[in-house]
Amino acid sequence: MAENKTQKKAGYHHGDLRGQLVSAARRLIEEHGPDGFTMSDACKLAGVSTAAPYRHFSSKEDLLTEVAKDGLIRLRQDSEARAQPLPRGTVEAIAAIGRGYVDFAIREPHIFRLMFSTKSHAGRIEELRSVGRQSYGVLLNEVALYLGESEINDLVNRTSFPLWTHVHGLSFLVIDGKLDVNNFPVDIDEAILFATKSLLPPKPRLEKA
Amino acid sequence: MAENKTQKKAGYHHGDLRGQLVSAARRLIEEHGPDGFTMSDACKLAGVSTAAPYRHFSSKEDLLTEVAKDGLIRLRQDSEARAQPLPRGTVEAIAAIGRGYVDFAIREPHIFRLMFSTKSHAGRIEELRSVGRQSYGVLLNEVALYLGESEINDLVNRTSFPLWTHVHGLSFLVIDGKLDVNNFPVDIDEAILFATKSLLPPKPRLEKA
DNA sequence: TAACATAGTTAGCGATGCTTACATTCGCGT
DNA sequence: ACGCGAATGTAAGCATCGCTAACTATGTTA
Repeated sequence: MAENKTQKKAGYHHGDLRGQLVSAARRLIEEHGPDGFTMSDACKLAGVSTAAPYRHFSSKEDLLTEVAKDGLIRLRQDSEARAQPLPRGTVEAIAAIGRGYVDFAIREPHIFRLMFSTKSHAGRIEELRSVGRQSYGVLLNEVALYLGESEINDLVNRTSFPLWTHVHGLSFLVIDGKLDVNNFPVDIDEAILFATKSLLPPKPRLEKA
Repeated sequence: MAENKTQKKAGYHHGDLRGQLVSAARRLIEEHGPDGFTMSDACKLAGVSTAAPYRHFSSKEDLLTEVAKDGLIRLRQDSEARAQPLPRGTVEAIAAIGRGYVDFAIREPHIFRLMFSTKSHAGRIEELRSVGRQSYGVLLNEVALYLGESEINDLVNRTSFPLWTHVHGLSFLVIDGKLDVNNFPVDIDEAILFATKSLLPPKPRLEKA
């Protein structure tokens, strides 16, 4: 059982209860789904009483939003890590970002749904949107490189969007069990690569050196 | 306010309580989300006591599954109706099916999510899957026509899948508000048509007359 | 070291909402 | 006409949880 970061586990004062609650919630949500998740479970896992969280979060929703935000940030880090080792601005790098997206969904399906859900986030949707845009930005940058564009312009946006749409849909189909091995022996890598190639325009000669 | 089909509204015996509960649930879920939906609300809407549903459904989940099933059937009818007036086996017909898919999601986002969710359906997932396959079949048939294939073979499957994936993802992005007009002035028709064209292979000369 | 802010505890309120045991009423076949 | 079974009503059980009020313990600062 891997102990968590910033574990002080001292006595009364916890050290980083806020952070621990987020990661406790993360684990529990993955295990029982966002509905099966209860505050007291999170408290039990963090080793505090049921009232303690309310020093750090105004409500259960507030905590859930934090978990979602955390997920979006990790998704971005994932995506970056995937693209980095590959030759930049290539189909492969773009496909790798997509693969990272789907893998995240597979690894943490409940969190993934939570991240893109609008409900359970009260008045903080705009905040989430902003973090989400940063994750999307990883793809935008890579596509810009592919297209040889020096900034995120309209062409980059229009090119990236169907790619996002595709992996987003693929993610949901996978985690919702629509791709059972019998009827859909889908090779995810192949699916992503095919769609990426099909949806990208031919790589232009570099004119703006 | 359109009265529902099979409305008898007689006295004690209801006529078609089962059907009415499904459509009541449908309306309520669309209004308050699947979580905000309660049995007693459905009962109130159908004009019966809270115990009455249990003569027709074994549980709340059971009713929800029925609503989902109903949705999948209606989705299929929708898709068929969209493709029918258009020249068969064309890009346009295929795109129209996709558009129907997204429109359904927009029209009934909560039901749409419920239809593809795995939870809330207890032991009836296989049943739902089967109904879902029928909806997907509409696309498969159209793609088969496009490809000039006389049956649903592997090529048809492989060609159809990314199309489904794309509109599925698009649907979720739309209903989850990721395409706000400011940052994503996405023309849905255009998006679908572009993806459909990109993901379909060139139309083959018809050899099997 | 006194005083104050911060973090956590204990106890419990209050509301919700599914489900069931049992009574009741109606439609239909005989 | 009548009786049986299906359909609905009544009433309540009961478990779950989110959240709060009031209290206690620790850390920090002057």
